[in-house]
Amino acid sequence: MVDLKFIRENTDAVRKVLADRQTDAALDELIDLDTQWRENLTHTQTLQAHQNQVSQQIAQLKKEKQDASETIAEMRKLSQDIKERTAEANKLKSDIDAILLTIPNMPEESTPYGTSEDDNTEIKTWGEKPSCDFDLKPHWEIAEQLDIVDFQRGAKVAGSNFVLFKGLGAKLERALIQFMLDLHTTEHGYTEVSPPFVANRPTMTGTGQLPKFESDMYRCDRHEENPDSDLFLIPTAEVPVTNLFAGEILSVDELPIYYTAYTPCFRREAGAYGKDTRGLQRIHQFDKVEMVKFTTPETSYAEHESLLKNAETVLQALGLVYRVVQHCTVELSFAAAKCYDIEVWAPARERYLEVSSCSNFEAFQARRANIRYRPEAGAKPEFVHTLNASGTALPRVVIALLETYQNADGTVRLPAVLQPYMGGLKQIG
RNA sequence: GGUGGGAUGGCUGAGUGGACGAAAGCGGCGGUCUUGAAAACCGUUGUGGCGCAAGUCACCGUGGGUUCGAAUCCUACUCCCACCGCCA
Repeated sequence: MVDLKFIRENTDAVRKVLADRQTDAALDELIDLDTQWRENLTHTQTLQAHQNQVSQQIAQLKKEKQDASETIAEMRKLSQDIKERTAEANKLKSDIDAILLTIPNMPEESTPYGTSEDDNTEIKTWGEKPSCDFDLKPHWEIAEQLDIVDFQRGAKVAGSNFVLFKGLGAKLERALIQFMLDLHTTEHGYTEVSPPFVANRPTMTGTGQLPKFESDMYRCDRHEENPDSDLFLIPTAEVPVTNLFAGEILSVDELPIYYTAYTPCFRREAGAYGKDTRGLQRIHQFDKVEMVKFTTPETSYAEHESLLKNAETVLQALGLVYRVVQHCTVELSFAAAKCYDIEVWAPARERYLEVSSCSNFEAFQARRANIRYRPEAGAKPEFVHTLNASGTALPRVVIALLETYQNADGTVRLPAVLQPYMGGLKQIG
């Protein structure tokens, strides 16, 4: 979340950000509540100071075996008054916090202004789009012909847009996961973690999925016998991994921390039906290898660049064509200050598909999850900066692989880096 | 699922109604000594809010409650540990 003090002192700037992001939050109400809260607080605390003083006097009187009943009777009324005012202050503060949680992050200054994805800035392209002397088939046809994905039966057991990987398709998923994790742990200095695939409400709030995007999440473990249970299937490993240090104060020499994790990701994709959903493009459960960094504020933007490179390396090793775009204001996700997308080229349908979102959240998530570090011994703790990037999401990489490396006879070549993970296999089919 | 024991500052751990934001030890930082280091000794060392400031308030797992006053008493919950049962 954004620092309340910052909002108080830069209200107009925040208002502009809300407009640029085409989002709404109860900013005026927030400012109003904040004023009320501070007035109430100051007054209440003056009363409390008095109460504390008199309590000392009562203790003194009792020690001297004197009668304090008169003073105590007076204090009874004050005590009640304080209780009511404190309750009011707490209510105001929790209303303030509720609004604060709905205010998106402030974009970093290089973020271009824009009103649609067309306003994203193309930063670079890599590789050459393949030319071909036969008609390219879309990935779902290739996959069904090779019998490596079963769309029908996936939908049968879980619903539409759930898929079944089968045979070499399932093995390809496993190979990609292994390849990506090995790359990040051995070449890029990440520590592999395997977190829970479900997360509780504070965890989901820490990274920014809640409270605004609850309808996009799968909720589990909630039924009549267990009404208070509050677990969600994770939409990305970012959620459990970033929250690993929630509430902790890290030492500066632990930073930066690099973690990588494979997890499945679960997304309702509410409202996305009918839009780019064919085949593997938008499915409710998909595999992803994620990278998460915890850094000092001074280094986070340099770390953001190297994080992007780490993700790019995956696609380069696989020989896939891609481009990098920087999100414009309206495309920037709720929690991000700056974000690059990596989009892989799917040649059959001639379009780019997002396979990685590479974001610097600055202190936005750290403030929500209370993740701090001590810049030096004895110094005050400060919020860390958190960053993450997919490294990468699998199904769309599979799309690109199938469409890029397809042969005229329907078989699909495997890039050299994957062959060891596929038992030496050079092609599928 | 059952029974019992816990949760206190960076860590260990004392504290069962007022002198406690909290003993002691470890660790950290500064110093004395030393060519330097270690040891020893001395000092220092939690977090957050409001306030221009002086200052003040809150925080001993979390939420309620009792009381003039709660780390301490009551209550509900969460998590951790141990043992039993069940189970991949």
